[in-house]
Amino acid sequence: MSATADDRPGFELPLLLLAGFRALIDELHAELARQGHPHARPVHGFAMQAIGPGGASASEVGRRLGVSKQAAGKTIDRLEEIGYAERVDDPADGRRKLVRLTPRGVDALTRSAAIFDRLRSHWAAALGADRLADLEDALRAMTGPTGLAVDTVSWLAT
Amino acid sequence: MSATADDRPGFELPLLLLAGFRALIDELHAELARQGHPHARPVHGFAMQAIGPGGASASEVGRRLGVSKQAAGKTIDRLEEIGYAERVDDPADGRRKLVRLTPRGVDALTRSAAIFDRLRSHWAAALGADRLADLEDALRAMTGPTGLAVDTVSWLAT
DNA sequence: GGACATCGTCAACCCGGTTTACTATTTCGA
DNA sequence: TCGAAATAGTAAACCGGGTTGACGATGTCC
Repeated sequence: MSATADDRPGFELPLLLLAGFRALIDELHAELARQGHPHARPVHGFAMQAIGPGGASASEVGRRLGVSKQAAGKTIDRLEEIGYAERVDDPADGRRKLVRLTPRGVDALTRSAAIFDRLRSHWAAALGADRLADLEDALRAMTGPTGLAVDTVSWLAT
Repeated sequence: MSATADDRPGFELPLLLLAGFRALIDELHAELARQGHPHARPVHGFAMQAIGPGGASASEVGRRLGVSKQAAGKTIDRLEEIGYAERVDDPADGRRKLVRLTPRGVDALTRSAAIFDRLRSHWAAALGADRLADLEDALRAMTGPTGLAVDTVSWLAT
């Protein structure tokens, strides 16, 4: 009964985690498209989360996402194009431009939250609420407090 | 006791799944770098898996990864540069070039498998073997047979 | 007032993906 | 048998998101 003695190959675990993530994100965006947000992309959701309800500067967004301010600026450009964010001059600091979510951006975010809640309830119905809660607890235990960080998106590309 | 009544917000689940995936992949590549493979990247591992021990054509690799043959060709270029794969003319078909893993590529792959096994055993030690097995079973149930597919890598970029 | 830090932006580049287009080769059927 | 159709590989142009380096404009602090 060595700790490594297990009939399951280790390479499946990451694939299953990724597949679970992908399944949820795919369903989110399919439903988001149905609800009038066909242009939303995963990276946009993370960026809007980083902007937050109170707005933020491009540099702050970059820091929160763990990318350069230039990269954040490009993503914000994109968000502006599809109408989810806007830039306004910061009256208190001539260097800063405050990035704010538009009502449409807020709508996408609140819909996303509702859809995620519904998807989780589907999982709870299929697996059992306690089993799903235990799955989350286990992942939280293995990933630590960084498990809920938002700066994990861009990392795959590296 | 409605199915949607749960105190946990749904948005945490995908973040935890992604964080778990990222944690495993990060540890894999840190260990791989320590073992003499500092240039390996996640996408390369998936591509080498798609090439397989027997080799494959670029088009086959593309189909297995769910990307265009051109994209597969670029990734194979990269694998060739870092010495993990090579192209040889297929004597039986003048159009095809067989992509084969080099010994170094095979070494990276076998080391990866061993590292993944070890990482899984760490998880099993921390969580309990039965709890980890149940986590995998749950994910398998929610993702279906596609849960172990390799074609999930490039999708985030979209 | 001047040195230094920060903000936003531009430019050039990398990487991995796409589509379109093309040649070379093989396969298959009339 | 021979010509049409399918397939393999490659190139070119583009996109999106990432990087670094540089820059002017503005704030901050001594």
